Amino acid sequence: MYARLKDNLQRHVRLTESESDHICAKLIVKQLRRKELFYSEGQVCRSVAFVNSGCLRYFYVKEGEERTGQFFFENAWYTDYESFLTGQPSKQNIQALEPTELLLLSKKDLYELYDAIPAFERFGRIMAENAYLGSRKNNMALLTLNPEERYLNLIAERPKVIERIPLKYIASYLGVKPESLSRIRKRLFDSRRNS
Amino acid sequence: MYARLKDNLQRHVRLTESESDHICAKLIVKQLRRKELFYSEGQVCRSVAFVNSGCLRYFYVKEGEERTGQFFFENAWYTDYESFLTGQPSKQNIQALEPTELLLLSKKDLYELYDAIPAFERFGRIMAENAYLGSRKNNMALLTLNPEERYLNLIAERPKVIERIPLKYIASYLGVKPESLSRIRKRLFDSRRNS
DNA sequence: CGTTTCATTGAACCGGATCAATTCTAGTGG
DNA sequence: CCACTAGAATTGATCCGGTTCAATGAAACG
Repeated sequence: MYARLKDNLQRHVRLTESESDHICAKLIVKQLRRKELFYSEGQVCRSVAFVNSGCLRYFYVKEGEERTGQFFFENAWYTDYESFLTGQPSKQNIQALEPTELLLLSKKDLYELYDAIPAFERFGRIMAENAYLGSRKNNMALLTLNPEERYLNLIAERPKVIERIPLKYIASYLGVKPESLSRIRKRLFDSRRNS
Repeated sequence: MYARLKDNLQRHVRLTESESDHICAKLIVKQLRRKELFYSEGQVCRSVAFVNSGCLRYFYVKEGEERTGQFFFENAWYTDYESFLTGQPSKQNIQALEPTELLLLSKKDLYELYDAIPAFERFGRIMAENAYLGSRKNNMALLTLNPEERYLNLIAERPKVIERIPLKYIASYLGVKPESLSRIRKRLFDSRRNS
């Protein structure tokens, strides 16, 4: 049940068997159906989630349009840091794109574990640093690459996204319309054929 | 000398006087002239920097063009997390935009302090979380707002940037050309006059 | 199967980019 | 301290890639 998560912890910090059991004892399992929302805009995010299987995406809604912020596959951690840390209502919607199993850790339990297990606080730091790295990469891509380059970049860096995620979500993640991404694909495919 | 930094630490975690002295004992002061580079692309970032006074920006160079990633004013912490954490050469250039005084903490000292002072590791976690929040905000702005809205957003959220930073750097931060930002400004100003 | 959602394609449009010419301004040296 | 000058900001004309609106074709799910 918790093998994936324990493995994930051990990859970053050293925990004794009893410590990692202590952590797992606090987890709550949550199953999501395809397209089901984990929570939505306006709610407060009060837990961190480990994706045990399946796939999540979070998105913002602006003028009726969805803009995807990120995708999370099995073994990834997700939380809406902004809402989680500030206690403010979330601006995000978070949705399962496949049948998904989450392991949840409440804010209260998380902070108690930080106090009780210094190596787990270190894990928290490393997770935040990694989240930052990912966000920066995105940012750099949005700032320095054009849509076609961002798509090629995504193929190279995260093939899973290309394989498992419908085009329209990828488009909204790259910051273009589905029509445009479709044309970008066509251009790339046509130029491959000619060369 | 270290009053600003000590104050900055105490705002996030509780440290004894001896602990914060211990931290400050490791700091190295570095002065930068206007426009001077702290370090540039290709070098490895081996320290974290506290901006004691002045202002930094970091930027990427792509096809001869600069894209600004972020600005840092007094009381802010800066590091190139990517290079710092991975040991890989940096993709960023970091430059003082005003005469600037930095307090540097080496990677080795930082990690020793993390081991020695649990509250300081917590500080490290909180810094990484805040860095992530900032980066996410940027990301959301790039993804959901058009250039004019991003500019208005910047005025509302970070007036210091508008006041202290030349337009061309703001433009490259917002992801538009200086000419376009100039026109956006004009549009905004003209419509204020008419109303 | 059949229906709904998703992806593709076409045509017209628009906002930001580009190229180029002034104007303005801040940092420089005399 | 002021005048000078290089860099910064503004403005104009044209261009182009992505958007929009609309229609058709292809899948996926019940």
